[in-house]
Parts: sequence; C-alpha cells; structure tokens
Amino acid sequence: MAWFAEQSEWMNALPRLVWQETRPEFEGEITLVLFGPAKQAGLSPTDLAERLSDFWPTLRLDDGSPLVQQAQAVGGFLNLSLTQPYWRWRWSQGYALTHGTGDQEFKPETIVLEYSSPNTNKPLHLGHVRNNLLGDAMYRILSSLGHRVIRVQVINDRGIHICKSMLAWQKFGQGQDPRSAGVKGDHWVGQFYVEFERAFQDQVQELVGQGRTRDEAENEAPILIEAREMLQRWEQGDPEVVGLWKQMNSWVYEGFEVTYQRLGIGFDRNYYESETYLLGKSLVERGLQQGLFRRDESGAVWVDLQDRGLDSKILLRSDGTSVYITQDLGTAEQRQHDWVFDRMIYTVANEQDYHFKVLFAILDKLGFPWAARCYHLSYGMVDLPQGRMKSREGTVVDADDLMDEVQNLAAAKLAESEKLTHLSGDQKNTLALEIGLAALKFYLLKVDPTKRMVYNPVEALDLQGHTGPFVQYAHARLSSVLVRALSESPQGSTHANGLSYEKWNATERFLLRQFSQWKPSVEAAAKENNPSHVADFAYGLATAFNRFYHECPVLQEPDPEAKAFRLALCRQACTLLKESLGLLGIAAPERM
RNA sequence: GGUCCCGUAGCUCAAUGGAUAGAGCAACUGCCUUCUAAGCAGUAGGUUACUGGUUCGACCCCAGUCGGGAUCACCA
Repeated sequence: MAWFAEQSEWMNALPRLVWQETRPEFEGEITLVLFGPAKQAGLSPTDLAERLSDFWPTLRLDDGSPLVQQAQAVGGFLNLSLTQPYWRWRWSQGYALTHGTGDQEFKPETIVLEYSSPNTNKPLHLGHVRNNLLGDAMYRILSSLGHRVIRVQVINDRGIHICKSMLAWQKFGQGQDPRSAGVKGDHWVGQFYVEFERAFQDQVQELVGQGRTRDEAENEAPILIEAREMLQRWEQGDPEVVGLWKQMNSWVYEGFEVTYQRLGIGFDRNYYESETYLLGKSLVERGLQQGLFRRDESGAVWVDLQDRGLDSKILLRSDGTSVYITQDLGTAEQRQHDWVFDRMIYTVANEQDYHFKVLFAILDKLGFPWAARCYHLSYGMVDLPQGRMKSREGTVVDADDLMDEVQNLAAAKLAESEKLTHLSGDQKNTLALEIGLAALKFYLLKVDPTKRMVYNPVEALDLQGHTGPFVQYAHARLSSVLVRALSESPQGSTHANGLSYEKWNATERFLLRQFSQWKPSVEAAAKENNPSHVADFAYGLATAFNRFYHECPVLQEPDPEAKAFRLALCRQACTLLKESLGLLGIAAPERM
C-alpha cells in the first residue's frame, strides 16, 4: 500500500500508518486506523477522515481508472472500498510467490535447516512427528519463496545408549535380525534397549537387596559396567564392537527411512555424531589455546559464560571424552564449511532452550561471525489428554502406529462412501493415507509451534471442521467442477478469464479477496517460522470457496460471462488450495 | 531456589496495541430430485487466571500475585 503514502506529502508527515483487513461486518476491503495519525495531526479521527475525503478520488490506477470507490469513516476507522478495476488489475497480476511486485528487497539465502535428529536406540514417536512436520513445512515454505534450503539432521549414533542395545542384543537376541524376526529395524533395536533396562533394573534390585544404596547399585550393576566397557572398546576402534555397532545402526536407519518416506519427509545430508565429535574436540582445544576456556585440576575443560548471563559449562570431561555440546560445536563448523550458509535453523524442542543459548554463545566466543545467524526454532512438547507421554507408563505414541491409525480411519470412511466404488484397492489405500496424513499434519501444524499442545486422538482423527481433510475436500470439489468444465468444452470458455464480467456479488468478491492473502501468509510463516499461517490461509480459502460453491452455480450458470468468471475463480482457488496444502506437505487428491 | 515459557467458550486452538475477542469439536435447529452433505445456514456458550500500571485504545506492553510446565549433569 505504499502508493497511498507516496501520493501525498502531508500524509507522509503522519508516521506509523496502520492498515488492516476490513472486518467482514463492515463495508470495504481495507481499513486505515486513524487514531494515531489523528493525534499526530491534532485532529479528531472524524475531522481527519473529513480532510482525507478529497484525497481518495485522486488515486488512480495506471490506466487512469479510480482506485478507491468509497471511503467511509466508522469511529476511528476509515474503511475503503476498492474499485472493481483495482481487483481486476490485482487478479491479473497473479499470485505467484517468487515473482510480481514488492520483491526488490528480497535476497535469496542459503539456509541450513536441521530437524528430526533422533537417537538411534528407539523408534520415532509423536514428538518427533511434530518436529518432522515443522521442519518439512519450513523447508517447503522457505524454498517456495526462493531460498536455497539444505535439510540436515544430526544422528546421535555414538554413546552409551547404543551400546546398551548392542549388549542386550548379544545377550538376548539369539542371533536373530529384523528380517528373520519380522520386526521393523528401529523397533527391533528399541526392543533390546528396553531389554537392557529391564535386566539393569533387576540387577539393581538384587544389589539393593544385598544392602547397597540405590546409587551404589546403579553404578555397580554388572550389565552397566559391561556396557561402559563396550563404549571404551568402541572408542578404541575394536573391530568386533565397531562391526556390531554398524550392524545395529544400519537396522535402525532402515527403519527410520520407512517412517520418513511414509511421512513424506527427507534430508539432503546426515551428520553423524561419530564423525563430528572429534572435530568438536579440536575446536575446544583451539579455544583452550586462545585462552577462551580453562582446564581445571581434574583435567576437565570449562567455558565461563557468566558475562553473558549464563553459567559455566563443561566442554570436555576429565578423562578427555566429549559431552553432548562438544559435537554440536563441531557439527556447526562443519556445516558452515560445507554450505557457507547465511542462516542455520535448529528445529529442536523447547526443553533445550538453554542448551542452544549456550551453544550459540560458545560459537560466538570462538569468533565465528555466523554464530549470530544461528537460530533455535523451539517448539513445545506434545501432551496427551491425560498428561505428558511417559515411556515408563507405556503412553508413548509411536509414529508408525500413529500413521496406521490415521490411514485405517480414513480407509473406513472411504469404505462406507458410495462415491468412489470404482477405485482399486491400491488406489483406495493411497487415498486413505493421503487423507489420514492430511488430518494428522494439519492438526499438528495449525497450532503455533512455540506453544505446548495437546494431542487428542479423537480430535486428530476428525475429518470434518477445522481439519486437513476439510481443505482437501474443497479442493476435490473444485477439481471435479474443473474436470467437468473441460469435458464440456475442451478449448472453449475454460480458458477465458471472465474479466469483462462486472456483476460480481459479495460472495464472489470475498473469494477473490482471499487470493490476495496468499503471499502475505507465506511470508509471515517464513518470517516467524510458523507454518500455522499457511494452514490458516488454506482453511480460510476453503471456507470462502465452500460458501461460493453453495451459493453460486458454475456449470449451470446461464450467463456465459458469469460462467467464465466463476470458472476462472475456481481455477485460481484450486491452484492456491493445492499450493497451500503442498507447503504443509499435504496431498491434494482430485477425488475423495 | 535461579532462569525461561505458558494460563482465552465445557474441550482443542485463533486474534501485526485497534472496531462487538473469533473458529472447530461437543449440544441444539434447518438444508441433499440441483456442479461431491468430509458441505452450507443458524442458536447457545467469555469478568481473556487475579490485582494494579502505561496508553486515545490492552488478550497483547510493564509490575506484582496465584496456577501449570521446562531447565539449571563429567546424561544425551
């Protein structure tokens, strides 16, 4: 709306003009909030509106037609109705994200985007699913605006946790593998992690029975000592242990890959902790030489961040081994080396807010100029209606089970429908997954990521109302109209834009107005790292279309101009629904 | 205890410091002989946790109180 300000010197003198969408209950499309400017000008809002009344008619489009049809002051608000020529012009400009007006200041960036990053001792669960969907949606949103986005994850493949699974497999696995046992690889390895914990707890109980304290028992349990020995042998490169480690991890990766594919997400590069932790150690050594860190009497290395309002943090243990944050330092530098990124985004749950403050502070202390361009995309935990997920109580929602559930529900709905009886079994399965995933993805993405949320299975599986399938359904109805139109008239009116039609009704105009929200919604989502703005757009457009569909016949419309106009509205609505769903990683089936 | 986050309809969530705080679910009314009823139209549901402050204007900003969560490991 820059052209308003450019038109008038004295309007330029009024700072901080606030524009907003006119609320539906008032006439007009765009509203100028007059309170602030009125105060600056020493006028009452009504007086200011009066002074402005001569101004609006002077605004013209390039072809000389008027821009503002009517300006109506209501209290401190000035509601402007824009002319049909404006909307027609706006529509003719198209709604593409990467072209068109206002792009002068846009600079494409190289963005490293980390998400998922699971441990390799357990299958993925609901929390990972929120993480994955957020990361995937941000990838799609940032890419759609023209950025180069590199999707990465860090694989925590090293450490005591994986040794526990390895040891339990040696003891209880009876030489079986996922294939022979008929279990998905990540679940298979997860089972042995649980087996380990069980055996460990049994041994602790026994030791406590023999008179040890719980702390002593937890330190002395033979199976834990064995696991620690295994970790040492791994660090020394013992071929047998390393071979087993590779085997276990490959089973996990196979399992993860199946889950990722079904969920529809992927990565451009994996960073393995086992490959970057040494790099982290050398960074710490360098900082030590530069006097940025200090070594205490026991030999442990610390960084003091009290000058930045943070505490001291250990970087290397007294035995010289690295801790969690050490590998993050190394991985970060490796990524800057690999991609020379402008920005790096870490999609990690908000329980690690402090960890990332510390990480970025250390990177800054080490003198990396890009440290300030690292960002923690922090998201809230997913709770169940009865509270937090707890593995001990068996309430963890498994990602694969979750997808089965949503697919089965959608399949049941399809089976009772009489619309799609001609589809094959495979086609129905694919469609059921697309619809089920739409429900799941939309449910998780429509919420502000920073907020803790509740996953209620009953609501998440809903296919009606404020849901993904609702939006898909609008798209399917549109597709159906467009297919029929095409078969009616293969080259004819389907390509006319209907722009000469002038008798728009309120419903048509409202639908057209929605289109203009597309780019602002995507830009807001990118700026705030919040895909819910895109979900909002999709839902709002679907709602506007449903009303239009109900009130305005398209194919039966006798007036050819009106029909062509409505068909053009349908084509645009269909495209934008599909694209907005696409940015959320949701399929847009043509029938359902 | 220190630090950080959160508290909006019965439930789940919206609302760049702006108009009468909006949706969906659940409840209740209507609408399929008409392009897909996974839809549309409507009714009902609120002291935005509480108390002050700033402002022409506060769910939003500030202070305090209460309630919930996270974090403060030589765990990852």
